Amino acid sequence: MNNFEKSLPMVLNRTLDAVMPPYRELFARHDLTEQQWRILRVLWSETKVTSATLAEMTLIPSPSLVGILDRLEKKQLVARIRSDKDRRVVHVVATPLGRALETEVSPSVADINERLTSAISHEEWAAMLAALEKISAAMQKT
Amino acid sequence: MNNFEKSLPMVLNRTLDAVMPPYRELFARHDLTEQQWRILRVLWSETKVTSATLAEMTLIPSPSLVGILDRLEKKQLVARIRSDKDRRVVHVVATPLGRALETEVSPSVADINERLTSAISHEEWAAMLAALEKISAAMQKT
DNA sequence: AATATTTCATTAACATGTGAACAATTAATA
DNA sequence: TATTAATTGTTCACATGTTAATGAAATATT
Repeated sequence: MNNFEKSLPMVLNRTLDAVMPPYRELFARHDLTEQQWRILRVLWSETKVTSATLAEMTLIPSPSLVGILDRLEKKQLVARIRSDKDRRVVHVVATPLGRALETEVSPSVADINERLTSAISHEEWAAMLAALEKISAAMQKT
Repeated sequence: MNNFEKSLPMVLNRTLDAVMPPYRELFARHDLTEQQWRILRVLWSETKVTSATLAEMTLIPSPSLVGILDRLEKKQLVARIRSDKDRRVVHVVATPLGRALETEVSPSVADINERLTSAISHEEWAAMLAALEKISAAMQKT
């Protein structure tokens, strides 16, 4: 019947639609988009990342990354540094201003994460993650 | 550590990134986008749907729906019909051309769906769906 | 060394997502 | 009935996704 509504893509999108609003409202309060936060989130741990790695870690496609980094640079939150060894490569780093956001935003993000995980048991959570990763792995093999 | 990579939003997006390409390639072969297909998919079963309902069933936000319907109309795949009873309402229907696509695309879509579901057991699948819906439900209550 | 092939970031063209606001229409209320 | 509030589709402004192509630089081949 509603085979469609129960298809994996629809289920995943529906879950994202339910889950993302609280995050987005939080980010908006700090004048950040979801993607901008993802990038900062990586730079808080990594100190120095190439564009390619950043795209991979944030799941942001490189063409999108360009514009997002432009906006983050304009806001003085990150900086692009051309590599000397390989002048094709761009290293991205968080500025002090960008780093300062970590303590402001991360606790509230953790709160939302906590609210999510507490919706189901640890076992259910683990099983769900395992299933999703299993499916991802199965599709990669092409 | 990689708390970030294991957060629900990232896991869901990573799964979508792994799962969607085959669908998109299929749709592209029929000159359709994912969202255009979603709309047709609904119209194949429903015959006559308001824009609001269509947005809800396809998970496409109404501002996006406008443009997508414009393109589908331009391709003669759907038509917009103003309601007489309530002249604010727009009914969307599939044209014969739009209906003809069903038998062309649906079988291949079913193949991909099948490939996905067969990556894990029925029990794992059911548990995964239940967990996701449970999380969605928990977040709706706000 | 000279040419061809890869690689990395970026650009281009198009489609869609996100949040706020709007016009037209209808329903609700004073 | 006149006014107000709610609803429906749409528009706007901006950010991002998708796919293909491009320019510059590094590697591999001949």
